[in-house]
Amino acid sequence: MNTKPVYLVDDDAAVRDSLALLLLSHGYTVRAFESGEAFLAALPPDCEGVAVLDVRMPGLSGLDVFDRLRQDDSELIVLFLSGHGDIPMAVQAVKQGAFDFLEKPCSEQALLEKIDDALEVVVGRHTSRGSLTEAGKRLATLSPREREVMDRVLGGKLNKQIADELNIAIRTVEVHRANVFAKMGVRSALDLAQLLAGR
Amino acid sequence: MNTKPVYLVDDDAAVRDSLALLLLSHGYTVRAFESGEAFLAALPPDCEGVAVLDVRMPGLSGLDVFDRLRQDDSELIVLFLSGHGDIPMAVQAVKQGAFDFLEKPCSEQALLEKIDDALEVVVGRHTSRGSLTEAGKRLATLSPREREVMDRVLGGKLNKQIADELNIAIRTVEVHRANVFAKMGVRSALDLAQLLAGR
DNA sequence: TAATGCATTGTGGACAACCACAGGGAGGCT
DNA sequence: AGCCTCCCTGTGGTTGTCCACAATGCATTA
Repeated sequence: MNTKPVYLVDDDAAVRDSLALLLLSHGYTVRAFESGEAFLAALPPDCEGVAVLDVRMPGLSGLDVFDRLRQDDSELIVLFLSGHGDIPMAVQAVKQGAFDFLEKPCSEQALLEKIDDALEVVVGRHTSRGSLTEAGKRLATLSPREREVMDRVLGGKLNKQIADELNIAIRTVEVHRANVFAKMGVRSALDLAQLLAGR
Repeated sequence: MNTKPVYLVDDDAAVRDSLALLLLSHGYTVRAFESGEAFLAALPPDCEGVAVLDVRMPGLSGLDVFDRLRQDDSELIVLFLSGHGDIPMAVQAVKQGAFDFLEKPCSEQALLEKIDDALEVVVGRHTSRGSLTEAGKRLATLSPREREVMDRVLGGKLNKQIADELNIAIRTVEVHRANVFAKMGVRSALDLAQLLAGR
């Protein structure tokens, strides 16, 4: 079940090690980093999981790391851990989408609970997205050209207009269009729009 | 501009009066209450505005009041003001949708800014909803028959199929369809679907 | 009663979409 | 070289959509 990793980012080796040990001993997959830079550099682009970020670190702070993740539209759930946090900081982090903001020191119990909650969100997001990721997968099977055509179809453009824009024959547009519909499992542009609208 | 009221809820008359004075002197519409109960009782059902809630009060706490408001799907923006708040409390409040969580004492400057931000959200929500209610209004101008046809058009049905279902001529369907598009201000079924999808 | 709005239907033509069949060129993989 | 995928193009015919012009029956309202 808990295949999703927990990313631990803290400059203090003692904290890192003890948390890693705690989490490993409870069956979590853990990856630890000693700086925000190292974490961001090592991060696969579309990974999912929970990031536990220390706020105060040399170089990038936990909040900075969070900003980067948000800029990249990361799917990670972010949980802050701070020894020097204050209410405005916590409020801002949560308003920007952080999952929680814990104070150090915190009980192992509390931390594990929060991480469990966070992981549930990750998997929950997945299951509830079943049909959506399905659409996403199908989107991925489209060739570049098909994507270009589909975008314009969704824009309400006529085949003729698309043909002009892309400098290809109308017939070719028709073919791409038909391929898109077939791959996406829809019958019309209308269906396609509604499929992608519930995104 | 600032037609939306600010609801002030604090058991401490001194705090209430000074905040009310501050806000009134800056042109806000203010209504003050000495308890959560009084506030909830006096509240019109679908009112909009900003509620500034003290957390620690006899009877219902600010958090309790917030819960009630959420249960009633209130449109109010809630801003907490607390002298004894801690991070977990603030985090929870924000995660549940509170607009902000300020510590007492706080500078007049800071409070005014937050209230301004909150009021902007209120009006912003309104304006951004303009086009939506706009679509709603237009929907209301459709004749019953036009509605029936539109529903089927959105279902991806062909005019011929719609004609069969409704036992009318294709031509009639075409007319209704054209009327729907004209009234809704769209050019195609695709536009219509996207207009209603953002509902 | 006259006016208005709604639903209905028809003709005919221009334009667009859909489909089956058919084929060529470029680039990658085995 | 053989195979595959992607991209490109064409013919011809059916079906669907859009539009202008034209008209009738019915119900509500002024």
